[in-house]
Amino acid sequence: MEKIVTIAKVLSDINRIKILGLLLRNKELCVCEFCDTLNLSQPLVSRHLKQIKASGMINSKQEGKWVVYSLSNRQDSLMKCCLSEIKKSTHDLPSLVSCTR
Amino acid sequence: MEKIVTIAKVLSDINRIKILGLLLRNKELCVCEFCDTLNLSQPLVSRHLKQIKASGMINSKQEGKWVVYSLSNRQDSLMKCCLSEIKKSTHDLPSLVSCTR
DNA sequence: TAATCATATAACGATATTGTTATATGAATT
DNA sequence: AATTCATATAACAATATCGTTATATGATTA
Repeated sequence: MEKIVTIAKVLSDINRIKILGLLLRNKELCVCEFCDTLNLSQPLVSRHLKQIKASGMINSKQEGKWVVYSLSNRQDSLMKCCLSEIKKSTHDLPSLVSCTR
Repeated sequence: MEKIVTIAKVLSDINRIKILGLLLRNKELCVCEFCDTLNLSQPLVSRHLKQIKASGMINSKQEGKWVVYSLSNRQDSLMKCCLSEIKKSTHDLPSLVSCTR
């Protein structure tokens, strides 16, 4: 049951949902792309990403100056279901503001 | 996206998960049965039930002195998925302490 | 190596949530 | 009608979370 709580806590914030929604549309994104696209401050995005990552839903890798985030590839059934639900609403998201990466 | 946040907030507390788990095992339960089975105070259970009900996941009806709660019958895909996930863990729950209803 | 760029962390106030204790409400029972 | 039983609400302290501002880290560039 704790696993459900963990996933639910991640999904209980609209900005984290938006971040996951962006990752469903664009496989790989760096921090500044989340900031610019969603109009959120950099420290806020960094913390949200850290929280999502702690749940195992996303990965990150260093790429030069940038840190690139992507959805985790090992997804259990609950995560799959939640992501497919988020996917239904990705049209609500602003179009990507990409960086010079 | 707000709907996902609403459901996620309900599922972000372990006691609410347990309440939903009990309702998956036993179709109808009154407040005192949640209290006695889960060892939670009556006001706490009342408030959790109110929060869950506000999300549309459960119903309630008066039955004499008791208020009986049950899972909502119109369940969307996200709710179905979450409930089936909770169902997987119902074996963790204590066995029902039923009242004299 | 100094400056710059991208990201992470720390510290803070504001707000939300949890669990408790005390009390109110409302139905059944005596 | 008074009491009892089941539930709901109010008020409170403790804790958690969100978003901000300031600063630190770490990689690249000049």
